[in-house]
Amino acid sequence: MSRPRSDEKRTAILEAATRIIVLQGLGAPTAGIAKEAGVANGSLFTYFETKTELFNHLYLAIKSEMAAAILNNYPAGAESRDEFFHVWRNWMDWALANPHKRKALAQLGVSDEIAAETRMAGHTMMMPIVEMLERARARGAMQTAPKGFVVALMNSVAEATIDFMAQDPEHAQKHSALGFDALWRMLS
Amino acid sequence: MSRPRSDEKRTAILEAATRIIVLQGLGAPTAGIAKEAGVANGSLFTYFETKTELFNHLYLAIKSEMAAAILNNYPAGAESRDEFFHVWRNWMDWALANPHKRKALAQLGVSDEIAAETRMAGHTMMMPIVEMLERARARGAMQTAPKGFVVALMNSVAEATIDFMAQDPEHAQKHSALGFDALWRMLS
Amino acid sequence: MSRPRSDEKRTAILEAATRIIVLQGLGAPTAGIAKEAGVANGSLFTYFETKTELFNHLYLAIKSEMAAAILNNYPAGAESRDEFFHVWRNWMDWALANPHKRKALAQLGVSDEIAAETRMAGHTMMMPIVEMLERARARGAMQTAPKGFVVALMNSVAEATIDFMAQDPEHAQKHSALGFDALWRMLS
Amino acid sequence: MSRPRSDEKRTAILEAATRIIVLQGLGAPTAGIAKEAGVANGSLFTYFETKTELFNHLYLAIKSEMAAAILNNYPAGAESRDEFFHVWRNWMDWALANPHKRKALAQLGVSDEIAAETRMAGHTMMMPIVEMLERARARGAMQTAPKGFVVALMNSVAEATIDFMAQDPEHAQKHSALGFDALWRMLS
DNA sequence: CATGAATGAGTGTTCATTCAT
DNA sequence: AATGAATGAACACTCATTCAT
Repeated sequence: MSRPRSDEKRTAILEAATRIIVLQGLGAPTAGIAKEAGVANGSLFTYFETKTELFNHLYLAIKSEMAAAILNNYPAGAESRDEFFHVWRNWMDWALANPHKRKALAQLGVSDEIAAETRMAGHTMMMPIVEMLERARARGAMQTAPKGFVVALMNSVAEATIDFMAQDPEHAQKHSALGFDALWRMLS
Repeated sequence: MSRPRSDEKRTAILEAATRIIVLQGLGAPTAGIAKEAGVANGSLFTYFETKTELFNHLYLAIKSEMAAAILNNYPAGAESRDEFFHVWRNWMDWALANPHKRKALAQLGVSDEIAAETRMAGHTMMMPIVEMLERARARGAMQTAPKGFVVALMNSVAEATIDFMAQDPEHAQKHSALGFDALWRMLS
Repeated sequence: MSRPRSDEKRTAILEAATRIIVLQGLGAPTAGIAKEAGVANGSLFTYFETKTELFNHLYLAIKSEMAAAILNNYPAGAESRDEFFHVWRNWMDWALANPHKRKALAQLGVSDEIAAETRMAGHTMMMPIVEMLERARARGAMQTAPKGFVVALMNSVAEATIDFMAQDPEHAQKHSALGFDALWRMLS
Repeated sequence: MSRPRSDEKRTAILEAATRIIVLQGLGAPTAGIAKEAGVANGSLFTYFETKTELFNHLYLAIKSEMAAAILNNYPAGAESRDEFFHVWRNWMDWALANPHKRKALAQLGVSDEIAAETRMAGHTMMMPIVEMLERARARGAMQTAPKGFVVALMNSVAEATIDFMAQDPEHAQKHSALGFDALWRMLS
């Protein structure tokens, strides 16, 4: 009956927000995001009721895309280390291929605009990875450590590795392997 | 640049800024910081020309306090692992004793208000620690890795450990040991 | 101007506007009026070109309904006072039975959105009442006063009376009589 | 120590608001009011926290000025009718001399921005007048009517009279007398 | 130097109206 | 004709910074 709400436009807004956040931070005017997305100022608010809601949706969208990429072609049943390395490689690949999304996600993750529930939902998407990590550390030195602590360590090693790969892309593979080995040593 | 009279007021502003940033983020109004510091709104700008300058000074102030704390009573000449653990313990102690400063520092570190030079100066203060790290990894698995990478890993493991200690203070010592061991395993 | 199809919808919009104006004032969004009327946002504008036009139509619609109610069963030829009291009673009855319409009319009457012509048309509908008033004051103390002045006094006494009846409905009849007597004394 | 808040500016804003409200209604932008007052956009908000607060203050300011004017040189102890007429004349004089204030007050009085407490405070200022009215009607036909009703009638007759005086200023005195006589007849 | 009022650019959001479907 | 998405001007209010006192 009427012009249907366009998924294209919604996506355009999310992508524009990603780009703008990288360039200008979370304080960037919504007007700028709308312009970058090629829609009118007010249209942004037919797709997302507030700026905060837009940010929460963007956070989840990127996080779930990332989780899906990480879990792509997951080799269930392989040896623990190989299984883990497959995931690690997917992780690094996605991060390198999507530097904007990664940067935006980092900014969003640090912001207090992101609701607790949104973060929770994001964690849920990473669950399979966390379970894999659980199996990997089951017999090593960290078997008694709290789960959350191991997850935090994995995340921070991954982030550090990615940072370094991104700023020295020529030796990306080498850094990836170094990071993974370091993590594996930590868990062993 | 002539120094304004009262060092007390300068300090009060920096401390107020720390508290306010923790509560309200970097977007907090300067008026609020001034009020918390017990000075007038406009006085803030006789001590720091702009909000950005205030933030850069605060970043450096906290960072150097932290570095000094970490290096306190540095046992030059001790065994590598003990030497390192002393530093690690100082690091964790300072972080637990100064949660506000740590949180503010985290926010500042992520912000794009902090100039490259400020970050560099911050790194400089950490130099002795980095050198110690260099000695520690000299014969281990990471001996060929670029220096910056190892530093990044150390930082991120430390941060993850602190996060976990802070949210579960009862087992702080245990987490500290776990974190240190994990890091040491990484370097070995 | 071709009449849009459905008189029902037109009426629904006018009635919705009445209710919404009472609740939210003239600043109420057209979207809200449309929703209350059960039509789409944009449909409102096929029935009334602008919000202002809607308001002008609503003003006239209520005013003419009121005038018709007041003149209902007009007892032509009766004694002056009885004739007048019949009108007065109709007036009060309508106002009490239609508090929303009265409130909306009050708001509209005060607004500068209502065009001079609309007001004039409204006055025209009250003409028979005014003529009756003219006969009633023909021999009293107000016989030399300008017509408009007497009309204004009648209106304001009526409004005051209605206000009071509405906020104290138990003694409505008493207030009605008091108001009428007061008005009659004024005219005598 | 610092530039003191200026009563002149506060007054300028209130007067500007009066003028702008008459011309453009209550929907007028605060920016316009500030400009008319010769102050910056934001300065308006150092004197009045919100637009609504400005309107409430303006309402009270005008109302109390009006009450003071009405009670000016109040001839305590005079004959009831003379006493009342003195008040009535003051009322009419003030209204004619301050048409803008009267119009603005009318708009404000009708608006739902004006808080109940503000209205109450306004009524308080009119108290002495109401008491005088009470004495005036003590032995007349309206002696049994509720106080509020009589007050409402007085107000509405006064308003109607003023309206008519304003739109036909040449015969202002005549209308004033007619209105007063009508009111007096009502009370007798 | 201290104070806090003054400034005015900047921002998220609303909403009457238009228009594609 | 009906729908509701699209548009963009408008607006109250904030806030870093300046400046009169």
